[in-house]
Amino acid sequence: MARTQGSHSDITGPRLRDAARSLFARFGYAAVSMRQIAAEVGVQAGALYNYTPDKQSLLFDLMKAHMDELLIAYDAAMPQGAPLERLEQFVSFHIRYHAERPEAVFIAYMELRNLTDGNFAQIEELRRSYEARLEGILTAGVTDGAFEISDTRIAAMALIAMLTGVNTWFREGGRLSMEDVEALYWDMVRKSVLR
Amino acid sequence: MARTQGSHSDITGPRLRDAARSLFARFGYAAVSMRQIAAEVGVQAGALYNYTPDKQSLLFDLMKAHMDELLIAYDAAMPQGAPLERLEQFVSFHIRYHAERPEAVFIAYMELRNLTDGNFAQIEELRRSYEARLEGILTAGVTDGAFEISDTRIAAMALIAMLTGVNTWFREGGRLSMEDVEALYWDMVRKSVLR
DNA sequence: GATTGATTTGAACGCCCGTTCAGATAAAGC
DNA sequence: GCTTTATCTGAACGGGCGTTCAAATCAATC
Repeated sequence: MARTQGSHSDITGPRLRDAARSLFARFGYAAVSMRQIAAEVGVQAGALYNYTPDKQSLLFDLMKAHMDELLIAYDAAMPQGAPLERLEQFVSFHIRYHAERPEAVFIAYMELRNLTDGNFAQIEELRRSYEARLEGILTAGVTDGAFEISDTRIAAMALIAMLTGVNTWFREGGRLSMEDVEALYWDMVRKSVLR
Repeated sequence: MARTQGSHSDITGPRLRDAARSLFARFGYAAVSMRQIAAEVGVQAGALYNYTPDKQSLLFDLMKAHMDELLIAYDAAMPQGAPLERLEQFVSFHIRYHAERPEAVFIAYMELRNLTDGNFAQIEELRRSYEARLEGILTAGVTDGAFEISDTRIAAMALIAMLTGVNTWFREGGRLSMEDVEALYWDMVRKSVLR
């Protein structure tokens, strides 16, 4: 027995990424075996090595793709206008984008320590780049006198930590709608930066 | 060969917990073996089972002890006075207490999914209890008109996420002192809840 | 100094790990 | 329909896993 009916690279490749994302998010990178991933894909473990050189690359590619797509999506929806408006759009974008991909977000935050040094450096650079976009908005607001922030770098990290925290409790169909959540967080963010 | 010189329960027990805390924080529960922990303690793997029934209990005991001690420490320093003063004391306590035990905090946030269902429920209950203390301050502030918060439950989780985020970047001896950090975060928290 | 009990070793248990690869099979191209 | 190529299987590699336990050794007691 070998190649099975319907087997195809275009199918197995994405299925591998989906299975790895789902399993890594649920049980953690170290706790998930290539055999478990293969079972989820519906294939033997050896076949996975047609699509990834090793397990580490599987993790890194997921995280890299997530960060790349985050930056592309943000830059495509690049907030315009006064700093306060841009900040509101950032808050809305961040909450919404992250709530829509809880697995990728979870992995991006929890599995950093399982990256090799070089891979870690790349992901961290992308993260810094995202934080810099928020910090840019904050410094613009400070410059034009709308915001009162004594350390925009810390404020950016503090706000992102707060916003990303939504993912730990938000569930579709729960007590609050996505719009409710955005409004609640925007209220806190807005007040925290105004003079 | 068997029992070595200087071996003693009073020494090995704490050393086991210290080694497990350090290694779990650095590499993650799933990625650390009992043999690695034993090597750090300076003993063979089998000896660890005089001090813990199994690896899962080792993780749970660390997390349970951390949460218990957090609640005891907070209740001992129970904030007094007007809601705004109590909130300021909460912020100071939280940042300081968490910055002093980065390993235990890291484990408490990252290893929840490696707990068995029953153990997870216990830790989550303790966490809710801690969040409830902050929410109590917020509702008191809303009641007496000092605060303007439309959802105190969400606000409590948002603020805790923001404050705990300090641990991801704060390093002793860095650009900012502990006092600087407390002042920066208190400024943001204070403004975010005021009307 | 002999005895007792606490503590540790070292080997073993069955099982799972990431990865490789020859051989088998299905799909694609002619 | 035959050949080629992409894809997958199944077995194997060396190694590590959590846990158990008899035997050995140390510390404390008498």
